[in-house]
Amino acid sequence: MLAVFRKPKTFKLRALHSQEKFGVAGRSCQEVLQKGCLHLQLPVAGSRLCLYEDGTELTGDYFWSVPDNSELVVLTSGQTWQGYVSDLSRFLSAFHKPHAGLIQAARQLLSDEQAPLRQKLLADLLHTVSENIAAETRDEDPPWFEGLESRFQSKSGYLRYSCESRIRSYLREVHSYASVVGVEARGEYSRVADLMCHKLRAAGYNGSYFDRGAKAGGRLCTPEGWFCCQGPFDVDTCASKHSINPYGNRESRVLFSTWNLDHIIEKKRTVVPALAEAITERDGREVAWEYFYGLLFTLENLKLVHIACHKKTTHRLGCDPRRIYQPQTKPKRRRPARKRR
DNA sequence: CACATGAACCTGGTTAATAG
DNA sequence: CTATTAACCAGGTTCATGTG
Repeated sequence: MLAVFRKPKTFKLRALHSQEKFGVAGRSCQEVLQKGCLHLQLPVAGSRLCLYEDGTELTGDYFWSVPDNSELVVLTSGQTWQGYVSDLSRFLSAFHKPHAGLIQAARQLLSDEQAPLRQKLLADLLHTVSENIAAETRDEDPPWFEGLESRFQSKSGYLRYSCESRIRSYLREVHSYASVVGVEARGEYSRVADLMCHKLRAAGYNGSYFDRGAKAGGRLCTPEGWFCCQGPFDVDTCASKHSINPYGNRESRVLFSTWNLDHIIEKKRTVVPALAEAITERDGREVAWEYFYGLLFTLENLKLVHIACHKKTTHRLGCDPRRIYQPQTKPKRRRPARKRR
């Protein structure tokens, strides 16, 4: 059907970055563009129309297939629009270097906001903006330390301590399992536990995992203190892209304590019993305790995960049977050969 | 101060008892 | 017989307190 016989199509137009909309009807792209430019006092030459929604350009054949009352943006030559993406990136750029006025405005908006979604977005935003990530000492950021003992004077120091503390509790669990090991093997079990204790102590209880000041290989975060969820134990990545910076503010610090170091091969259900069994059944062989050490206390078997990515179901994973004992060397020699892969 | 310890807490899965 | 419920256990963490 010829365009002239059709009912005109209606649109809502606006200029780039303008909130003001006005209605325009027309039977062709050209017509709508001309009316729009007239209204906005823009040159028709070089200008075009695109959908506000996703930025696709409105061309002749596309004209009739878009729904009535679609929102359009008028672009002059050189201007671009990618739809919501453009809105978002403009929004984000405002926070590149947030200034007081912007924060004040957000507070104002939040104070009389009723809709829960908008309330949450604004609150999250203010929360994010309130972070003082760069500050490190108690003097620089007293609120961060609220509720912590006075002996903690630096953020890195405290987080290092909290990591050490978590890992020490793993060690304690290993020690206390001695009581369920058969009496014949108990002595050897405790000896192995002590070996682990020594090694762990030398490693500073792996407190560096949470310490942003630690050197690159030793920490789980960026030098700024950002931690990313490593995803459920049986998945390679975190689909939700969870991340947190406990160095930012007090709330983040508290929230970070709900993140877990999850043993991929479970400590209590699997690793510790396997260690006990290996010792009980050693039958002259030497238990490769460092393998178990790796499983219990190091990133070899630990994932840092957001609580939502912490699956508490049984993992159904076992230790590698080939790595439980030191490789057999010539039976005569006492000294074990270096571990092979 | 560094570390050990145990209680308390949270969440979620498993299982056994109980109600319908 | 199935559906709930409750108890228990495992995954974790923090906190207060004690000890060398």
